[in-house]
Amino acid sequence: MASESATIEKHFPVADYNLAVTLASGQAFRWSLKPDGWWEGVVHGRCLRLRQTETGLLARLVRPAQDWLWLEHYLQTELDLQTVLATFPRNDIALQTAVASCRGLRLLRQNPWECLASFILSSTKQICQIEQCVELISRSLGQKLESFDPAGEKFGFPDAATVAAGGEELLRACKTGFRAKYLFGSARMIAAGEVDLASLASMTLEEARDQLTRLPGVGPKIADCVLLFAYGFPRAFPVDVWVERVVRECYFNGRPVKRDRLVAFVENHFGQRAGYAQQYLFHHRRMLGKIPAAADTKPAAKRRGIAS
DNA sequence: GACCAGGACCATT
DNA sequence: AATGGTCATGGT
Repeated sequence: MASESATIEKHFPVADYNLAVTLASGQAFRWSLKPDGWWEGVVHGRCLRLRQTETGLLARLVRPAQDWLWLEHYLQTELDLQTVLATFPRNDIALQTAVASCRGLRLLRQNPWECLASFILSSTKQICQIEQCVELISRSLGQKLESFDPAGEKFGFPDAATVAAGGEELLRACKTGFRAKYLFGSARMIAAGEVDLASLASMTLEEARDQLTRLPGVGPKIADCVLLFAYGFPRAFPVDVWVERVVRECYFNGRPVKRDRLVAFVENHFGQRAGYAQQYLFHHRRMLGKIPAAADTKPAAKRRGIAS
């Protein structure tokens, strides 16, 4: 740290990194694209701007910093994406199509508590609503940060003890609905040390899953989101409605599949980086769902008529 | 206005 | 063990 001088910007040289797709693929909920082309967000209690360059990513802070390792870790810029893609089954047309269509999509490495809290709020909500809840909770309980634009106030996400102290009603006022009691209960357990989030990093996937699912409002899906997006367990495989849909369509001939059977299949099929494969399938399928499939009016209403 | 959204939980079978 | 209903809230 001696020779490095503090700078307000830092460039991260990295290939195969699509910043826009990564920040908008439903894994993190505090990023927004500004009209000037910068992405603005909050990471580890700091306001941050990011933008794509020809050779990597450019980051800018409000104040100069010497240490940028925290951001390198968050962005996972040291990861060689090609080695990840090389683990995918090569003859899987559905997956390869998703990879080709979402080139440069990456997995971030987020703060465990913020990630957990965000996904406790995620159940049967759309991504834009999750973003709204996270923002409201940050404004209500979080610390005010130094921001780029004095007009645009930014707040850090409150820690578990602060959320617990804030109470369930405050969370409900943040439009969290029936999830308020879950987030409150989980915050209390974590603040009381009944579940130690830091200790999960050195556990096996199954052990860490068992710990997270002790928390109220945390089932297998949300647990795997946290294990994948915050801890980087490479085989964590969250199954939401979109993933269930794409796996059923592409690997089970469109027929309904029970969750246990689906999980057994993907663990065998996608290999050591199943979680990465999941993110490509999820984002690609979700993008298809948005677009009404280019003049798909009446005939051929079903792109795959396998239901019967 | 119906239907759906990065689910989990609890009460019935 | 395996379904079915329920829980808020906003977008399409």
